[in-house]
Order: sequence, then structure tokens, then C-alpha cells
Amino acid sequence: MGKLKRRICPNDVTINIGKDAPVPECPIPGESWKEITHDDTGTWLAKWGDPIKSKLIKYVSLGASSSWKGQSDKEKYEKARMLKSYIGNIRAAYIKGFTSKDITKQQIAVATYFIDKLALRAGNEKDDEEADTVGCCTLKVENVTAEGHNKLKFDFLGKDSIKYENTVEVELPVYNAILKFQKDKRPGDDLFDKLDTSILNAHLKELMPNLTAKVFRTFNASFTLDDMLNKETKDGDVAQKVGVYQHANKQVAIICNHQRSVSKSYSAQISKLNEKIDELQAYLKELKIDLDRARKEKPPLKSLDRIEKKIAQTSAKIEKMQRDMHTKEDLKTVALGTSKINYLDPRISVAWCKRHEVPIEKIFSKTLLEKFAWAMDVDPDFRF
DNA sequence: GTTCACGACTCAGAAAAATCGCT
DNA sequence: GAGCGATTTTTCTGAGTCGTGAA
Repeated sequence: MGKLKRRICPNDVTINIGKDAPVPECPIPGESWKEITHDDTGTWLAKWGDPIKSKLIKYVSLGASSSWKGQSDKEKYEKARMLKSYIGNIRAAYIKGFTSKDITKQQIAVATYFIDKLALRAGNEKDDEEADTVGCCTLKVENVTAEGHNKLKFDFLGKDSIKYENTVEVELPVYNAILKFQKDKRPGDDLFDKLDTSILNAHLKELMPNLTAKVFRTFNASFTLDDMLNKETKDGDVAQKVGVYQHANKQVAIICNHQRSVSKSYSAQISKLNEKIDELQAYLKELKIDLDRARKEKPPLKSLDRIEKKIAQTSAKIEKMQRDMHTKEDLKTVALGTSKINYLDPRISVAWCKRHEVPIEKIFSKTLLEKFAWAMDVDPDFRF
């Protein structure tokens, strides 16, 4: 913690380049690149070892808007779409596995169920010096508590030490299996002691070509967005439709547990908004008194029309502020961006925008439009 | 076959920068 | 239209996933 990182020099850097391509000029006179390679199986352009974490390799690769990255992004979503036609069988298989006599098979079934239902990450083994975080396969006994009425309480630190807290009702066989897996174990012991990510992924590959645990997160996120958009979009103006989109986006972020820290000035901002609302309401009250007097033709003599107009304007302003405040509170700890960038098939959003005449710029920023260039010409009828 | 290290890629929130919207 | 605080977008780089190949 708190180390200065030394400068990276050309002789740290390996360049990956086509056999006949000209080698980029070394920017520091008298020095040279560590190595020039011609690896056409990789997508990286340059790499070097991190001076502090010796095991860590840093890469330079093409930007997100490149057709190369776009292609692999598209393949990711196509794989997730393929899961759609396999998911019925996969679910049937793990339900059967819940009561398997073979404990490894039973653990695989329950773990797959968690990954499908709760969008948990796979959970690779980690070195001791890394943060104490877990995923599905590395869940500890104390991370899951049986709460009665078939409810399981999950409580653990996931990727980036983000807390995952969720209580869910599960099928009785799952509940019983968890009790069984916990039996005769101590805190700190693995809940799934017969399992790791390679065993789990090897099993998933038997069910669908190239299937791995992470595909379920993409599948669940994109499926949820597509489903909610199609169920909840009603006639209305663009702002209302964008609201529907944000609501669906939020549900996805909750499923994926994408969080953000509450800004330091949050409470100050809220009280400021409240003050403003109070002020406006006091003003509205005055306006109503004025209106009353004007109707009775008492001074101060003001035009009825103008007062009524002002009342309408002020009421609308108050309503908007209250709505904004509600949204602010609602999204205080939820990060919508991560799922939009990494988990939601952009073709869902593009097709929805086309169907409902929402400008795509309302959904995607400039860089996202560039990143998702490959998805822009999708058919309006596209469904995930 | 199994374990293990590691290489190459995707995904994560925080911080920084740019933009918005109000006075 | 300047000045400001809030909000949104972009950048940054560490933290995961997953495959491969050597021991």
C-alpha cells in the first residue's frame, strides 16, 4: 500500500506487431524496446510487467470503439443469446441435481442455481495477499445463513470488496442442501468444498458449447432489460419512456449488485432541495391568496390570467423537483453505467429506441455510441 | 490425470474532466 | 453571459474470469 511506481521505460515494453509492419520508433534516444513479437493470436499491441505487482502484466490494446473490440463484444452477446435456448434444459438439470446422491453433482447443481438466480460471479481461488473477497465457488460457510421459511441470507464481500447482501426464498431442496453442506464445518470453511471454477465451467461446457459462469450474468442482465422494456413501455412522451428505460436499467444494476458510494455532499444537496421546495410552496400559497383577492377585485389588483399562469408554472416546478429528489434518493447507491457498458446487449436498446421513437442519444453517450457502432443498424423488431 | 502459475482478456468503482443548468 | 455548483461523461487502473501449458 502506498508505493511509488517507477517509470516504465522502452526496455520494459514488448511490442506486438505484424511481421512486415514498421516498428514504432523508440521515444527515448539510446534506448530500445525489450522485444518485438509477431503474435497474431493475441489482440494486444504492447505489454510490460508491473514494477510493483511483479505477476501483473499491463497491456495496450485497441480502444472500445474499434471494430476488433466490437466484434468480440457482439460475440459475447450472441453467446448469451444462445443460452436462452439452452436455459430450460439447464434449469431442469440443476433442479434434478439438487437431490443427487453424488455430493459433487449436488454442489454443482446448487452453485449453478445461485449463478443463474442471483447472478453471482464464478469465484476463483485467490492468493493470500489479495483482498478477502469471494464469489460463488469460494463462498464460506458464514456467508450464507438459513433463516427459516426456505429463506437464505447472503452476506459477503464480492469483487472490489463490494458488499453483497440479499435474502432470498429458495426451493426446499436447495435450502436443505445448504444445511447439509454447512454441517460439521467451521466458519472459514468452503461452503462448496467439492467445487472450484474449473470444475463448474467444465460442467457448464457439457450443457452448452463454450458456456461459462460469467455468461449467466450477461444473459440475466440483457434478458431482464429486454423483458422489462417490452412489458413496461407505454404511450407517452420521450421523458416518460426514458424513465421506463432507467427503471429497467436500475433493476439490472440491482441484480448485478453494481453499487456506488454516496457522494459526500448528498445530505447537503437534499436539504438544499427541500429548502427550495419549501420556498416555492410558500410562494404558491401567496399566489393563491393573490388569486383569491383578484377574483374579489381587491388590491393589489393583478391580472387573473397572469396569476393563474404563475400558479401552474410554480406547481409544475415543485412537482419536477419532488420527482428529481425521489430519483436521486432512488439511485443514491446504484450505479447504472457498469451494466450499460458491459452487460446490456446494445441492440436491445437501439431496437427499442427505433420502435418507440426515442432518440438513441438519450440512452447512449458519445463514447457509447462509438463503442456500440456495430449495433446501430439492428432491425427494430430485434428481441434478445 | 491433476495442480499450478500465468497470460490475456473483461469488468469494476473512484477520480478527473467536461458539460449542464441555474442565478 | 459569467460564475457557480451539480450532474454526467470519460479516464484510470486494479480486480475479476477463464484458458493454456508446464511440472
